[in-house]
Amino acid sequence: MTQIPLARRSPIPPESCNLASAIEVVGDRWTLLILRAALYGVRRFDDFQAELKCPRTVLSGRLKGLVDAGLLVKRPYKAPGKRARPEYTLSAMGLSLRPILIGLTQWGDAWLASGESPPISFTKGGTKAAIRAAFVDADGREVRPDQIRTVLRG
Amino acid sequence: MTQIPLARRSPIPPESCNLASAIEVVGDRWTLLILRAALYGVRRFDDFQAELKCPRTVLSGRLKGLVDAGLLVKRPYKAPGKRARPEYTLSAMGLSLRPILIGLTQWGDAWLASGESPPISFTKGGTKAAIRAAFVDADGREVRPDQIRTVLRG
DNA sequence: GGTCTGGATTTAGAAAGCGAACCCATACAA
DNA sequence: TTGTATGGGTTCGCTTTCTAAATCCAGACC
Repeated sequence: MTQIPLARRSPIPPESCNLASAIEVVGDRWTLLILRAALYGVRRFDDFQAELKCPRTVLSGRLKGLVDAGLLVKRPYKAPGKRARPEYTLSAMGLSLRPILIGLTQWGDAWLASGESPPISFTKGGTKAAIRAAFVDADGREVRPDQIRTVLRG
Repeated sequence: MTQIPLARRSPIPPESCNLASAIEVVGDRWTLLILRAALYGVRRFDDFQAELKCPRTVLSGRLKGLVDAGLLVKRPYKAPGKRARPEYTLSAMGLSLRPILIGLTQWGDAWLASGESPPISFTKGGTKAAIRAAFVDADGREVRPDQIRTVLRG
């Protein structure tokens, strides 16, 4: 296992780090659980609430925050014979978190699973070939984790 | 953009979902910021504190939690002429989160950056070729996001 | 023996989380 | 037109967690 060299501080101060900024936006239990549900197709307030079993105050606050941050889009929908209501769907910004959450799912499968095989897996469309989160170069060829180098600007 | 089909509930209840379990473990602002620092090489209590500017109570609680969860290993180190103190290094379980946090970094670069070019980037060892988070099949060849299919067990 | 230093815990006030109850607008039924 | 059901919230108290500052503690060094 590659040991990370000791550092007293990170090379980028958190205030100007896009990872730290991303953590400010999505680094929250309920926020992540909302995004998980949204990626599975949940869109409506009461459906989120039934799924998450969280206080409605928290849910409405988090949904508002995600809309403000640009991850969710709030717009009315109209079921026939019903009145118009808002629904929350993922924007392109929100959808682009999918690889990360799938990666986290597979991390959980690897380290947290309780014995059984994973309840959900991912394949390439049409085939049964399993896929996994990884890094690729410009040509789409895998780069193994120990080959990754970090480069600072300037 | 591929619209996700409407669902009233997620296909896997959160209680038995490894993604939800993973969120319970790492879905916390301070926890994620600690892991970020650890991946940059920070190991010691006071260094984490200087980096994160978080209350020491919170830091010691989170470090304990991460050790209990198996992401960090606590062991003594001894600087010459100093007494032995604990340091916190990433276990294999913690290290394997690196691709996910790199992915989140790049998501932040894409969506949250304030104009400038990213302060940190990632390349394949030895070369200057940029890399990115993606999905690959068993042979290490990229699978595009729209080709990803989810498969439920059973 | 006194002091410094890294790694914490204690304490008390502020913020956030929580569950239950309530509110409100619309559709549809009586 | 009064009533009821329903989805999408807000209001209200209470409890937990967070936060900041102070304190504690053990070993190295003078």
